[in-house]
Amino acid sequence: MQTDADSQQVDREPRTARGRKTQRALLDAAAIEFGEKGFHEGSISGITRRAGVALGSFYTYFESKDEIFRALVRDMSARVGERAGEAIAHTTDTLSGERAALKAFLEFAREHKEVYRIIDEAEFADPESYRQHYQGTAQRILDRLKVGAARGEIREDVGEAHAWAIMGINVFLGLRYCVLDASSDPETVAALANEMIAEGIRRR
Amino acid sequence: MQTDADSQQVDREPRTARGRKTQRALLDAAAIEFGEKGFHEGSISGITRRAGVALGSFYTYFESKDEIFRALVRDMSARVGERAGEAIAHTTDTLSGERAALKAFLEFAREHKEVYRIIDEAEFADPESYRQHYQGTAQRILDRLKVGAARGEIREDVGEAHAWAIMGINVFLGLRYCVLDASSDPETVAALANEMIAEGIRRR
DNA sequence: CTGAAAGTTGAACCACCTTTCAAATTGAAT
DNA sequence: ATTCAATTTGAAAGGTGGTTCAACTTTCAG
Repeated sequence: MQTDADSQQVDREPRTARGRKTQRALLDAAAIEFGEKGFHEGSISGITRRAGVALGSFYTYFESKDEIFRALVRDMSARVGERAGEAIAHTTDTLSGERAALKAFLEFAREHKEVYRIIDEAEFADPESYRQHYQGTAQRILDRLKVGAARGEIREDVGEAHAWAIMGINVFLGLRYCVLDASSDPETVAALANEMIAEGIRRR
Repeated sequence: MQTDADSQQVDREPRTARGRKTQRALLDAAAIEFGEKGFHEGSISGITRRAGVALGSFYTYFESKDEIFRALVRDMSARVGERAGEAIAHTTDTLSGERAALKAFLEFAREHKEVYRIIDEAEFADPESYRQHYQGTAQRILDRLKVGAARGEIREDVGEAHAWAIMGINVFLGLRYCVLDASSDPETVAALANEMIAEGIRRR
């Protein structure tokens, strides 16, 4: 939905390299502005100031404040997913894959603390992308767990709830050890979480 | 911090039953308004309209929009904590306690979907309360796990990360099964999560 | 070199909302 | 019945910031 055909189509795609550069500068500036201040406190003028362009130029490339935010949420969501995917590609068994994915996610969160604020703010500013981000992430985890179950590495009864639980662990460990306090090592945190996911916390 | 002594102390506490009733109506209305629209989209006039009082009356009891929101966050955080605490009081072993706590939390989330939006929005509107909510919750979980470890029910090496992981599981299962889609039974979800927390997902 | 398209500019417009305030009302104590 | 502090009221002040727009500059194909 939301094609150019709606709301008086105005093509805002840049036609020249110069235009593309300005659009990219606006997107990067928006990531910082919204990451620092949140969607509502962040302002278009703040974005254009950071990008080093005039206020009016914003509307050459984006229809509204909402539109650039939506673009940002989808961009961040995709980048997180890609990072995790790449990390998993270098692994063989399912549990190592999940450990690598968590480590990659923690490293990404540390480099880009904005990602938390942007995704979280999407709950209000872009609910559809918010839902899609988590639903998509959980689905990818579940698919991997199912493969692991077929291989005999993972219990056979894994389901959606396990995937959401693992996602919850990842997000909260990122919040605790990368955003609220970044003094721990992603590798160590990921290993500890992975061991818990594999074995549980009951004494044997 | 933020005592009446700061910013020209104006005592806004109600003196009569009539005043207390109006203040309570405003708080309840604010929970609904902010829960539906979020902090920034929600408006004072929306709150007073829901509460059935005039716009000006708001400032008889609250200094600002921020103040009523902070009051709301702390109230919600306390209520969630109490519910979980009560549920745990009726249990004996640690793992059953955590299961009961999760079930109680899921039930609360289902009754008060606003709780998610209000706590989440606090990340931007009241960061200090946000930090305190999660840090406090994790600490209570950790204390219980430590007791369990001393009793020999839980592995001896439990630490803060395990507590944050369990909290992440609880929050995300609540998001998935109580907020995004409320068709599942809290008891069942809690039992499944608890089994995973206890035993892990590796095939044995 | 020239003209037109693409891009840039920032002041001004405008809608929305928080906050203030002076006047009116209420209700309990005297 | 009278008094007065507490409470209520809603219009309007005041600010903020998203969005528009008409003039100006840059780029580049012909």
